[in-house]
Amino acid sequence: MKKEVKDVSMAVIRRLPKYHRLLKELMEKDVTRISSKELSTMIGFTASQIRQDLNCFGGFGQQGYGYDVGELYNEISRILGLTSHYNTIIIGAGNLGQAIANYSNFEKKGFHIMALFEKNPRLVGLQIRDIPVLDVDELGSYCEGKNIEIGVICTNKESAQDVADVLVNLPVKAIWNFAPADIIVPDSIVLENVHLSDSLYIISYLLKNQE
Amino acid sequence: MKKEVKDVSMAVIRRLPKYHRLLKELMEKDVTRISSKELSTMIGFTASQIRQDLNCFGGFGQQGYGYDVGELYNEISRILGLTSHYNTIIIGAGNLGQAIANYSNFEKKGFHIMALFEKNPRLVGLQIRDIPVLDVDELGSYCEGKNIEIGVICTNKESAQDVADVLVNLPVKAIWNFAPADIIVPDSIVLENVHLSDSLYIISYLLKNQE
DNA sequence: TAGATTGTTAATCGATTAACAATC
DNA sequence: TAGATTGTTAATCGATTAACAATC
Repeated sequence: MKKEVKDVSMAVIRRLPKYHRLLKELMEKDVTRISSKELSTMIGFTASQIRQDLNCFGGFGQQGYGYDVGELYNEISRILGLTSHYNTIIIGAGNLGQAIANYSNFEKKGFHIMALFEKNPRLVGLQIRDIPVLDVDELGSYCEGKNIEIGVICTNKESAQDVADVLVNLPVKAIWNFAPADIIVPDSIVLENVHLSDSLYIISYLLKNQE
Repeated sequence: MKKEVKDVSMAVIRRLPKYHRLLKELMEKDVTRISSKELSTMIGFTASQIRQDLNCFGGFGQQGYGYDVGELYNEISRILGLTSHYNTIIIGAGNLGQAIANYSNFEKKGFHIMALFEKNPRLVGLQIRDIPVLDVDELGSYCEGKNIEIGVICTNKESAQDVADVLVNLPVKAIWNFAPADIIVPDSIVLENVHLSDSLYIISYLLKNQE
C-alpha cells in the first residue's frame, strides 16, 4: 500500500502538473539529474517546499545526489494517474470542443477521446482527427456498455447543467466542465470546473492595481 | 484613495470572479438582497471568509440587512476592473483562438478583441464574428500606435515563448497564455499561464485516489 | 572520507474560522 | 426597540520555510 493513500493536501496536488511539465522539459534537454535547489530556481517554489511535496509520495531522491529526472518524471506521471487509460467523451463540438479533441497530447496521456456529441446538425457527421461527431441524442445509446469515465462539457452556459445531469446518470466518473457555469454534481463524481474568464478577470484586476 | 490599493492576498483576489459569477446569477433570478450566510451555502466558502474577503475592499454590507446584490455585483465588477476597456489581440487563430474570439462575453466585459494573427495562410483572411484574421507578419505594424494592452497566446507550445517575446516588445501590458508551456516575461508584464491539462491531470489523480 | 543534498522535524508565517461588539 | 447581520479582532488551523541530522 503506497504512501499516497493517506491524505495529501490539494495545495500539493495542484502543484504536481507543474513538476510534471518541468521534468518533461528537462528530459528533452537531456538533463538526467537535478537537485531541489536547481528545481527551485526553475519552478519558483522553494527547495524546501519541493522536498516536502515530493516526500508526500515517497523518497524519490538520494542524499548528496538529488533526483533522477527520468525516474522522478515517471513517478509523478504514475502519481497523477497518467499511466492509466480513460475513456472520454466531449459534449459540444464547437471551437472549444474541437480544440480539445485536436489536442493529441491528451490521447498520449491516456485520455482516449471516443466521440464528440453535438446538437447542431451542421456539425454532426464531421470527423475531428479520426473522432466522430455524433448527434447528442445518441449519447445514451452510444455510451451503453462502453465504460465512459470522463465527460467533457464544452456546451454553452445554458445547457451545461442539463448535460452534467445526463453524464451523471450514464454514469461517468468525472466531469471536466468548460461551460462558464458552476455546475453541481453528486459528491461521488470528480468535478473540475474550468472558468477561462477567471484568469482574464485576474489579469484585469492586476492591470488596474499595478503601481 | 480606495482601500484596495493596499495589499490584498492573491487567495482573496482569485475568489473574486466566483463572487462575480454568483452575484450575476442572483441578479438574473431577481434576488436583490443576500446575507453572507446565504451566500455561504451557495458558494461553499464560510460566511466569515466572505465577510473578510469583501472587507478587504470596503464595507459593502449593512448590519442587520446583508448585502444588496446589484450593488455588490457592481462593486466587484469595478474591483476586478471590468468597467474598463482593454484593447486585446489573439495570436493563433486555430480552434482555441477562434473559441476565445467567438466568446462574445469578453467583449461585453470590456476586452475588445481587435484582431487575430495567424501564420497558416489558409486561415489568414477569415473573419471571426467581425474580427479579422491577419498574417502574423503584420503584427508589429498593425499594433503600432494602437495601445494594445492584452495579448492572448493561442499558438502551439513551440511558438509560445517567441510570440511572448514579440508581445513584450510591442509592448503589451499583459499576456494571457494558453499554450502548454510556462512562458517567461519581465516582472512588469502581467502574466497568466492557463494550462488546460493541469485540471485534467488533477481529475486523473482524484479518480485514481478515490476510495 | 569529505561534500552534497536529501528526508524530516521544528519554527514561522499566512490564511481561515470563530466570536462578538457595533449598528442598521 | 428587538432581531439580524455586518465589520473586525482574536484564536485556530494549515501550509510554507528553516534547520539539521541522516546518508549517499
